Amino acid sequence: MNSLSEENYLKAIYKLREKNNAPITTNAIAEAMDTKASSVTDMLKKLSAKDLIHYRKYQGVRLTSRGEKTALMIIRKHRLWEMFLVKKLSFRWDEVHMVAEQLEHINSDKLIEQIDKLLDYPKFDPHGDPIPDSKGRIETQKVKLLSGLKRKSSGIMKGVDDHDPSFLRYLDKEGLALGCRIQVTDIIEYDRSLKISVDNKKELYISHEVAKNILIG
Amino acid sequence: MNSLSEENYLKAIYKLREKNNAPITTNAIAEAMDTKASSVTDMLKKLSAKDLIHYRKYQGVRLTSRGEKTALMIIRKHRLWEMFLVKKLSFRWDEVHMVAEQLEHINSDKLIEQIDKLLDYPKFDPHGDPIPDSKGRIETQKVKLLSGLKRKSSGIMKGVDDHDPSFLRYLDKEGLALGCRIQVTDIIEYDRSLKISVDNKKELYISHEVAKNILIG
DNA sequence: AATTATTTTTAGATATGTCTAAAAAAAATA
DNA sequence: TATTTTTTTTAGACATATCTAAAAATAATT
Ligand SMILES: [Mn+2]
Ligand SMILES: [Mn+2]
Ligand SMILES: [Mn+2]
Ligand SMILES: [Mn+2]
Repeated sequence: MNSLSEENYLKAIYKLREKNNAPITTNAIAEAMDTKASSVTDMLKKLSAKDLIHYRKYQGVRLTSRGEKTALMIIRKHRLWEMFLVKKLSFRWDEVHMVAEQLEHINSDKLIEQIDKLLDYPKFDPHGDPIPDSKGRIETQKVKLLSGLKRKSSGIMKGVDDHDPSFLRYLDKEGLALGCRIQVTDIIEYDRSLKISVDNKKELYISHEVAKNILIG
Repeated sequence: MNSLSEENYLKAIYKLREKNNAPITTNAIAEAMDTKASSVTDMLKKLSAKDLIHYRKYQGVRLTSRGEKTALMIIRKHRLWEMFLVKKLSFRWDEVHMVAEQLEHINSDKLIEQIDKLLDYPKFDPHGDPIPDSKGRIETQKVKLLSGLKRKSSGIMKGVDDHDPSFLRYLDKEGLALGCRIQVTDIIEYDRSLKISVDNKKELYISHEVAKNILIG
């Protein structure tokens, strides 16, 4: 078995890879994990010895297939727990991440399979992120950033890129939730802020920064 | 916050006290935790410094009210999770303990209150043990050991003292479950084994050892 | 290509939780 | 009460995971 710390490193490496598709550097991991580069180096040696990553000094790192499988199982648990908290325990989408960070390390195959079943095998979590199935397979949805849409174009809100609770609560306040139909009514050139209509009902102004973190599909 | 190890010690101390109602010795804790006396001494100093136990060298130990409250909250979480696993995720009563040992350390007030609510505030866990409420209050049921019952006397099976999976599966196989009406039909003097009737339907022979671990109320 | 700056690794320290072996205290026995 | 046995604590070691500071390797600039 892998320690909590090892699991968190694997997850961080997986997510860095997902974002950049470039070799993953010690410093990038250190920043993602909020720790020091020297600590990362120590852990990389450990993960390498366990054949969870490919690691050559100074050359960056990537997951082995064993490492990737392990990372995917942790992410599966994280996202299923988030879904469980929202669907079964009335958590809001801005409250679930912190608790899921703990629950993702619980080790029981039967537990996670039963949670999956109870939720009727959801494909996406409360933030629109895909949930790997029990084999580690992911169903990706093709999405664009709202900030990249042209005037008059529209789509369905499918996810968010920033998971910060304050961002999510802001979206709640403005009535922006997954599944909403969003149309770009106007683009203000000066600061690239947007005027949008939500579900063809209300109109709303949002900043470019906000639009950059909303996924439309 | 307390570490996982600290939480497990507090729980062990609480349970030793529950059994014996005597001062709790270093060796007793070591045996309960499957560790060495020297490790226990180290931890007792730590818990004492945190004002979770009263500890004087060589004099044994007891929980402070803070320590007891903490222990009760861990036990509350353990038993609620066991109940959740049985009632919502189709676990058998012999499978839940190991998983609950992990889940009891998840730290989220909202999570445990919502689990409690989802289960409609159960008073007893799948093994008949009382579940402390959110204030730490316990509703005890007065029970006797089945091994202590006289011939012809009867009662309802309310709990088990041994939580070993193999014991629980044995009870399943014999059709002995919480809520069954059990009547002592005969007592074999030679080995104190019992002939019992279950729900006035089937007759069954059980050893004294088994009877000692069944609670009747 | 040589120098400088940045990144990464190593060396050595600290904190937690564990262990074995030895010392100290308490309990049991003679 | 003195001696022996048992229990408990201390001393010192080890593994994990972290840190700071220094050294080494790589990358960027002149
Ligand atoms: Mn999350
Ligand atoms: Mn999520
Ligand atoms: Mn249990
Ligand atoms: Mn139980």
